[in-house]
Amino acid sequence: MSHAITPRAVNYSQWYLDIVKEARLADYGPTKGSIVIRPGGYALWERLQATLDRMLKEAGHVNAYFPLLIPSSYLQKEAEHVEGFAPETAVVTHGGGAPLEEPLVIRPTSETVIWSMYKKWIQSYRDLPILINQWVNVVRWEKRPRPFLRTTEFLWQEGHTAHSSATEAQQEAQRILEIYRRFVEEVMAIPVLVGQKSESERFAGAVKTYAIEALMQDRKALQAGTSHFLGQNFAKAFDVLFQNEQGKEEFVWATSWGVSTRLIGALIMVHSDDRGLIIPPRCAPTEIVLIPIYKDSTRTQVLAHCSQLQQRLSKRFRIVTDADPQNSPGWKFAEWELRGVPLRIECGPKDIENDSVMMVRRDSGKKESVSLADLEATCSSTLSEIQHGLYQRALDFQKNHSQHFTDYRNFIQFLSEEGGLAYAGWDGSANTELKVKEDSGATIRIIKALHNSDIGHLNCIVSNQPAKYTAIFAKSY
RNA sequence: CGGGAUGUGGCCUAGUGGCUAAGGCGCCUGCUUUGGGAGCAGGAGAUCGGAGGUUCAAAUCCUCUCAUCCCGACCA
Repeated sequence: MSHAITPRAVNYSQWYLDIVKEARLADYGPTKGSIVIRPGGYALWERLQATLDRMLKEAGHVNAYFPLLIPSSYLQKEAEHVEGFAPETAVVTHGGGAPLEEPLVIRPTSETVIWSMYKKWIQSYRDLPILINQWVNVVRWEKRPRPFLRTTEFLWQEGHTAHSSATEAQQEAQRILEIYRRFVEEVMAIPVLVGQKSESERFAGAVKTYAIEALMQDRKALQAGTSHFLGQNFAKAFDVLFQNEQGKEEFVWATSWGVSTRLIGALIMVHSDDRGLIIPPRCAPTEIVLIPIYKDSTRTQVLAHCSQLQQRLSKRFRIVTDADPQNSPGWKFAEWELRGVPLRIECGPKDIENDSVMMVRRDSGKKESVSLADLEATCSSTLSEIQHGLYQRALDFQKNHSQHFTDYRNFIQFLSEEGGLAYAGWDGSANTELKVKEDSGATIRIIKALHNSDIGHLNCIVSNQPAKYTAIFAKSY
């Protein structure tokens, strides 16, 4: 993993879109801001979905479904929530050919419908906790959409939990954050920053917002997942009370959290190179592509041999054989590299003669002959090397583009010219945050509690007052 | 909603006042090929985003309009 990442045009802000198009994961949809996810892209999403769903279930969550259409009055009930979401909602005004008495909002997120139901479901502390998740689409009418990163309609999972104490809800929000971190780092091979959001970046209606944040190859940051401690805000808005063990009535404590198809965008932008996508083995719908190589005279023999190989390997790996006679081997090599399949096996007459196959890694392009006797073991260890190698490569990139700053001028220059993650002390005020944004275009992605050795020593990069946090600034999507 | 740019077969592009709008990719037919995006031959496909104007003559100049993209504000 020694070679540097040199995408065709890291400075060209659209480079990843070209890769998406070329790799045939998505098309632009008929409505502005919408995309059509092609089968290849959807298979990737299904794989991510299946893995994360399993992790959430292991942590005790269950799946349910709530309505797409929300009475607009519901959205109004939580003051900050409506302020945050009203400008970006799509509203249904007619039904069955007649104007509706009350317009319906297409869910931008489901706190309001879900808490209207929780009111009916919760009476006693014995009803708690409720740990519910749903996999659905939502609509947010953003001013500036970008494929995968900010589409008008997107797919996500949203978790909504109800608890009998603040502590428990707090812990839940952090437990989910840890699940997201593990999922994104271990399955998607994307290293992330973990921490809290500043007030200005907080979810509308939350008390605290936690997030995982990743660095893309163009040195912009991307919020990859959020987990919110909602306090009693929604319980108060929807009047959801429970009787505690002492028989006293109390508002319910809440969390909500989600990750979306934006993760596909993150994966593309973190791992792709000039040849196209690179999908980490653990989330690749196809881990291995088998390409038979033959002439007319050897066709039958090679295809029969490959069909045996396919059968043998499919017992342990997600593998497809591309025996399409329309395309030449060279074409197939390029095509499957574009699609990011991590491992390619080529098999022709020479290999059959030697009881071996050629194995080519997508990450390094390294090609080697592997004997049939060791095939499974080699595939398995190589896939695992690729998985870890991709993570390590992305982590190195992140480290190489992270810097600590105490001098404001250098700090602004780094953010506006070089790009990357800038660590600095922050006094916690919205004004200083705004000042940085005006001077550099960067925002606070994550704040962290001060390290013991920094307390009393670290000053705010802007105001030079004693810092309250270490903040990580970056330009972001 | 501000600032900038671009609209030419399905995709990418050439043509910046003058003959029948050119090329590449892709597509169709046939032959030949298959270890890094094959070759040859033939073929289909464009009222040059739209409307109006200037001119003997407009893809090209002017006016209006529409659409898309980029940079901001908004944001999972």
